[in-house]
Amino acid sequence: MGTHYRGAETERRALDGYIKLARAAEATGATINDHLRDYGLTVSQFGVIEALYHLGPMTVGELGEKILKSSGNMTLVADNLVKRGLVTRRRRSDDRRCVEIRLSAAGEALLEQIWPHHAARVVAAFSPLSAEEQEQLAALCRKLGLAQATVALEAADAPA
Amino acid sequence: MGTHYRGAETERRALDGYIKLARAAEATGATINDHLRDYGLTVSQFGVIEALYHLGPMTVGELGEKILKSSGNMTLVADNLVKRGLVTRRRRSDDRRCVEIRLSAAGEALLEQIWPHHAARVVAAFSPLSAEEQEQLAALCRKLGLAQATVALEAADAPA
DNA sequence: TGCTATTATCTCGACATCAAACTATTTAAC
DNA sequence: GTTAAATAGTTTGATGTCGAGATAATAGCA
Repeated sequence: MGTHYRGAETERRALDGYIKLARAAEATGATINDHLRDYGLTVSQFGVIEALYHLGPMTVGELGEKILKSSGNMTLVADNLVKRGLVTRRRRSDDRRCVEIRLSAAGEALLEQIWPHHAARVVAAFSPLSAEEQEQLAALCRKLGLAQATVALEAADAPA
Repeated sequence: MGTHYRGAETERRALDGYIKLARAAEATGATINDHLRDYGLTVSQFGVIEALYHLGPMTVGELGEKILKSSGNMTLVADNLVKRGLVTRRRRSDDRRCVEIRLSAAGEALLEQIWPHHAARVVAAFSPLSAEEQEQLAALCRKLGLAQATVALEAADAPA
């Protein structure tokens, strides 16, 4: 077996892993998030109120990191949640650059209404895998996800 | 161990699997697709020309299934690729409802230019996992992704 | 044949998203 | 202490995306 074939095999394996990963994430996301429309929430909006509920008040920037969205976008997501009265904005007194987002009573009530259904959907979406397989998948994804920060891309860059 | 605890454990496992899966997909996608900007392509546009290159001409609907986008959106993606001369549109003579999208010579040349870098990025993104781990991940994702079509959600639906 | 349902695509309006420019505030350097 | 650099958010403009409705073509059936 020559190096050419080995390279092709390496490539096939990574490409196959990537497409399967992307599709699994897409498909499970569709299964899980489909019902949010019934509550008039976007996936981002839900992500925000869920993060606030489980982790407590956060600044706009921290929320952006949690749900992987740009700060500009976070401003709009927060705007829309404030309009619906689900969260409140308050500028921090100790650092007046920061704006703290906090779940309102209405937001808390809404999340408590949605959460059981949401969790049930996640469980249903993952039910095709055994408990052990779910653990394996999580471990592999964790390893892969965390490592992206340190992946070396020099060889993959287009020529300047 | 009571059923309540078992239920909580089941839920924790699924929720953890889901967040890890979503983050791994997001993070690898960022690593891999980052360079498309250099070519003035969106992820969807790249998905289209890659599908056309590797699988041959397709209708708008088929492309939408491949890259998981709505038909309305596919029309715009195709529009923009046509504008750049990377693909051509042609109505099928045997079924005049269908529009066939075909890669132009320029589109083919562009994909051939990008592809090696793209593949190298996928390989780099997956390099934190061993060959065996990559195969495991792909198998688990495949099983999970394919099963979504038949997941039962009755128990998870909100009350009407 | 003609009527109806289905299918494939496009159009349109609403909205999410990003990147870049901008403002306000805080921190660091000198 | 005053000025420069860094940081947090917001604003703006362009674009991608979806969903619902419109249009056109086909298929099924009486």
